[in-house]
Amino acid sequence: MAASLGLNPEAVFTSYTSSPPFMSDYVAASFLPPAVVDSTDFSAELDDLHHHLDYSSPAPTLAGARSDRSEKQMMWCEGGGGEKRLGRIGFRTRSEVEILDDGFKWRKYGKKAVKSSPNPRNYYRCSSEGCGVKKRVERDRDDPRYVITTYDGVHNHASPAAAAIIQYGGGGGFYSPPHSGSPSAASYSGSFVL
DNA sequence: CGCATTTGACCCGCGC
DNA sequence: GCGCGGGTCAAATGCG
Repeated sequence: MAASLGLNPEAVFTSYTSSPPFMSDYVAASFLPPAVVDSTDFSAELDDLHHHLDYSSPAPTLAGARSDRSEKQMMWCEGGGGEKRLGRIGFRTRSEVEILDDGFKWRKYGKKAVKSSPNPRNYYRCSSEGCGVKKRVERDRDDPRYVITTYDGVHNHASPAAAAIIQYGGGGGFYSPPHSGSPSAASYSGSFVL
Protein backbone atom coordinates (compact mmCIF):
# COMPACT_ATOMS: atom_id res chain seq x y z
CA MET A 1 0.00 0.00 0.00
CA ALA A 2 1.06 3.53 -0.40
CA ALA A 3 2.99 5.32 2.23
CA SER A 4 0.91 6.73 4.95
CA LEU A 5 0.76 10.36 4.15
CA GLY A 6 -1.10 12.70 6.36
CA LEU A 7 -2.00 15.56 4.16
CA ASN A 8 -2.07 18.22 6.75
CA PRO A 9 -0.83 21.30 4.94
CA GLU A 10 0.64 22.80 8.02
CA ALA A 11 2.56 19.72 8.84
CA VAL A 12 3.66 19.39 5.28
CA PHE A 13 5.02 22.85 5.06
CA THR A 14 6.58 23.14 8.42
CA SER A 15 7.94 19.78 9.29
CA TYR A 16 7.83 17.69 6.21
CA THR A 17 11.42 16.71 6.67
CA SER A 18 10.55 14.56 9.57
CA SER A 19 7.48 13.14 7.98
CA PRO A 20 7.05 10.70 5.17
CA PRO A 21 8.51 12.18 2.00
CA PHE A 22 5.21 13.51 1.02
CA MET A 23 6.19 16.99 0.10
CA SER A 24 9.07 16.11 -2.07
CA ASP A 25 7.02 13.70 -4.04
CA TYR A 26 4.35 16.25 -4.30
CA VAL A 27 6.57 18.91 -5.65
CA ALA A 28 8.12 16.50 -8.01
CA ALA A 29 4.78 15.47 -9.31
CA SER A 30 5.25 17.97 -12.05
CA PHE A 31 2.39 20.21 -11.28
CA LEU A 32 5.10 22.33 -9.85
CA PRO A 33 4.98 25.53 -11.86
CA PRO A 34 8.41 26.30 -13.26
CA ALA A 35 8.03 29.81 -11.98
CA VAL A 36 7.99 28.49 -8.49
CA VAL A 37 11.12 26.56 -9.07
CA ASP A 38 12.80 29.63 -10.41
CA SER A 39 11.79 31.74 -7.50
CA THR A 40 12.50 29.22 -4.84
CA ASP A 41 15.61 29.83 -2.87
CA PHE A 42 17.45 26.78 -3.95
CA SER A 43 20.65 26.31 -2.13
CA ALA A 44 23.87 24.70 -3.14
CA GLU A 45 25.05 21.19 -2.56
CA LEU A 46 24.19 20.35 -6.10
CA ASP A 47 27.55 19.00 -6.92
CA ASP A 48 27.61 16.96 -3.81
CA LEU A 49 24.16 15.74 -4.52
CA HIS A 50 24.95 14.77 -8.01
CA HIS A 51 28.08 13.08 -6.96
CA HIS A 52 26.23 11.22 -4.33
CA LEU A 53 23.51 10.09 -6.64
CA ASP A 54 25.94 9.04 -9.28
CA TYR A 55 23.23 9.73 -11.73
CA SER A 56 24.21 8.14 -14.95
CA SER A 57 22.41 10.45 -17.30
CA PRO A 58 24.60 12.53 -19.54
CA ALA A 59 25.64 15.65 -17.71
CA PRO A 60 22.26 17.00 -16.81
CA THR A 61 21.69 20.68 -16.60
CA LEU A 62 20.66 21.72 -13.20
CA ALA A 63 17.85 24.18 -13.21
CA GLY A 64 17.58 24.34 -9.49
CA ALA A 65 17.70 22.32 -6.38
CA ARG A 66 16.90 22.53 -2.78
CA SER A 67 18.29 20.81 0.22
CA ASP A 68 17.42 20.60 3.80
CA ARG A 69 20.52 20.10 5.82
CA SER A 70 18.82 18.63 8.80
CA GLU A 71 17.26 15.78 6.94
CA LYS A 72 19.41 15.71 3.86
CA GLN A 73 16.34 15.83 1.79
CA MET A 74 17.31 17.11 -1.57
CA MET A 75 15.94 17.86 -4.93
CA TRP A 76 17.48 18.51 -8.26
CA CYS A 77 16.02 19.58 -11.53
CA GLU A 78 17.52 19.18 -14.88
CA GLY A 79 16.70 20.12 -18.37
CA GLY A 80 15.05 23.37 -19.14
CA GLY A 81 18.18 25.35 -18.53
CA GLY A 82 16.34 28.48 -17.57
CA GLU A 83 13.49 27.45 -19.77
CA LYS A 84 10.00 27.05 -18.57
CA ARG A 85 9.89 23.32 -18.70
CA LEU A 86 11.49 20.89 -16.37
CA GLY A 87 12.84 17.88 -18.10
CA ARG A 88 13.42 15.98 -14.97
CA ILE A 89 13.13 16.40 -11.28
CA GLY A 90 14.74 14.19 -8.77
CA PHE A 91 14.39 13.74 -5.07
CA ARG A 92 16.24 11.89 -2.45
CA THR A 93 13.96 11.37 0.45
CA ARG A 94 14.05 9.49 3.65
CA SER A 95 11.41 6.84 3.64
CA GLU A 96 10.71 3.35 4.81
CA VAL A 97 8.65 2.54 1.83
CA GLU A 98 9.08 3.23 -1.84
CA ILE A 99 5.48 3.63 -2.80
CA LEU A 100 4.84 7.25 -2.12
CA ASP A 101 1.42 8.62 -2.70
CA ASP A 102 1.91 11.98 -4.32
CA GLY A 103 -1.67 12.50 -5.29
CA PHE A 104 -1.40 11.03 -8.74
CA LYS A 105 -2.22 7.57 -9.85
CA TRP A 106 0.78 5.62 -11.03
CA ARG A 107 0.90 2.36 -12.88
CA LYS A 108 3.99 0.31 -12.52
CA TYR A 109 5.32 -0.93 -15.82
CA GLY A 110 8.74 -2.25 -15.11
CA LYS A 111 11.45 -3.14 -12.70
CA LYS A 112 15.11 -3.39 -13.44
CA ALA A 113 18.27 -4.11 -11.58
CA VAL A 114 20.74 -1.41 -12.45
CA LYS A 115 24.47 -1.65 -12.44
CA SER A 116 25.06 1.41 -10.33
CA SER A 117 23.06 0.10 -7.42
CA PRO A 118 22.39 -3.21 -5.72
CA ASN A 119 18.80 -2.16 -5.44
CA PRO A 120 16.29 -2.58 -8.21
CA ARG A 121 14.81 0.40 -9.95
CA ASN A 122 11.08 0.63 -10.43
CA TYR A 123 9.37 2.34 -13.32
CA TYR A 124 6.00 4.02 -13.10
CA ARG A 125 3.83 5.85 -15.57
CA CYS A 126 1.01 8.23 -14.80
CA SER A 127 -2.15 6.28 -15.43
CA SER A 128 -4.04 9.31 -16.61
CA GLU A 129 -4.92 9.18 -20.28
CA GLY A 130 -2.68 11.28 -22.42
CA CYS A 131 -0.34 12.04 -19.58
CA GLY A 132 3.03 10.59 -20.35
CA VAL A 133 4.72 11.46 -17.11
CA LYS A 134 7.00 8.78 -15.83
CA LYS A 135 8.90 8.29 -12.64
CA ARG A 136 11.63 6.03 -11.43
CA VAL A 137 12.02 4.93 -7.87
CA GLU A 138 15.02 3.31 -6.34
CA ARG A 139 16.75 3.06 -3.01
CA ASP A 140 19.84 5.01 -2.36
CA ARG A 141 22.83 2.83 -2.94
CA ASP A 142 24.80 4.20 -0.04
CA ASP A 143 22.01 4.85 2.36
CA PRO A 144 19.06 2.46 2.08
CA ARG A 145 17.07 4.65 4.38
CA TYR A 146 16.59 6.97 1.47
CA VAL A 147 14.59 6.63 -1.66
CA ILE A 148 15.51 8.34 -4.86
CA THR A 149 12.60 9.37 -6.99
CA THR A 150 13.01 10.81 -10.44
CA TYR A 151 10.16 12.32 -12.39
CA ASP A 152 10.17 12.73 -16.14
CA GLY A 153 7.85 15.16 -17.79
CA VAL A 154 5.05 17.38 -16.70
CA HIS A 155 1.52 16.34 -15.95
CA ASN A 156 -1.02 17.74 -18.35
CA HIS A 157 -3.64 17.55 -15.68
CA ALA A 158 -3.97 18.14 -11.98
CA SER A 159 -5.10 15.90 -9.24
CA PRO A 160 -7.51 17.06 -6.58
CA ALA A 161 -4.83 16.60 -4.00
CA ALA A 162 -2.43 18.71 -5.99
CA ALA A 163 -4.96 21.47 -6.24
CA ALA A 164 -5.25 21.51 -2.49
CA ILE A 165 -1.54 21.86 -2.01
CA ILE A 166 -1.25 24.56 -4.60
CA GLN A 167 -3.90 26.47 -2.81
CA TYR A 168 -2.04 26.34 0.44
CA GLY A 169 1.32 26.88 -1.06
CA GLY A 170 0.26 29.71 -3.28
CA GLY A 171 1.99 33.01 -2.77
CA GLY A 172 4.40 32.04 -0.11
CA GLY A 173 6.21 29.45 -2.09
CA PHE A 174 6.14 25.73 -1.69
CA TYR A 175 7.96 25.61 1.53
CA SER A 176 6.13 28.34 3.32
CA PRO A 177 3.67 27.57 6.01
CA PRO A 178 0.09 28.39 5.20
CA HIS A 179 -1.12 31.75 6.27
CA SER A 180 -2.76 31.77 9.64
CA GLY A 181 -5.87 33.06 7.97
CA SER A 182 -6.04 30.17 5.58
CA PRO A 183 -8.93 27.79 5.61
CA SER A 184 -8.56 25.11 8.16
CA ALA A 185 -6.18 22.38 7.28
CA ALA A 186 -8.61 19.94 8.73
CA SER A 187 -10.83 20.24 5.72
CA TYR A 188 -8.14 18.63 3.66
CA SER A 189 -6.41 16.29 6.01
CA GLY A 190 -9.50 14.18 6.10
CA SER A 191 -8.99 13.09 2.54
CA PHE A 192 -5.69 11.48 3.25
CA VAL A 193 -5.68 8.79 5.81
CA LEU A 194 -2.59 7.68 7.57
C1' DC B 1 -14.68 -10.02 -13.37
C1' DG B 2 -11.75 -6.12 -14.07
C1' DC B 3 -7.61 -4.02 -13.26
C1' DA B 4 -2.93 -3.36 -11.41
C1' DT B 5 1.32 -5.73 -10.80
C1' DT B 6 4.85 -8.90 -11.94
C1' DT B 7 8.60 -10.40 -14.58
C1' DG B 8 11.21 -12.16 -18.44
C1' DA B 9 11.77 -10.82 -23.13
C1' DC B 10 12.61 -7.47 -26.29
C1' DC B 11 14.45 -3.14 -27.98
C1' DC B 12 17.58 0.62 -28.45
C1' DG B 13 21.38 3.71 -27.81
C1' DC B 14 26.10 3.96 -26.78
C1' DG B 15 30.93 2.78 -26.09
C1' DC B 16 34.58 -0.14 -27.35
C1' DG C 1 29.82 -4.99 -35.45
C1' DC C 2 29.15 -6.50 -30.92
C1' DG C 3 28.19 -6.45 -26.14
C1' DC C 4 26.33 -4.09 -22.33
C1' DG C 5 23.27 -1.38 -19.66
C1' DG C 6 19.06 0.76 -19.26
C1' DG C 7 14.16 1.32 -20.52
C1' DT C 8 9.74 -0.62 -22.14
C1' DC C 9 6.46 -4.19 -23.54
C1' DA C 10 3.18 -7.53 -22.74
C1' DA C 11 1.48 -12.08 -21.26
C1' DA C 12 0.64 -14.18 -17.06
C1' DT C 13 -0.62 -13.73 -12.47
C1' DG C 14 -2.63 -11.94 -8.31
C1' DC C 15 -5.85 -9.25 -5.87
C1' DG C 16 -9.97 -6.62 -4.63
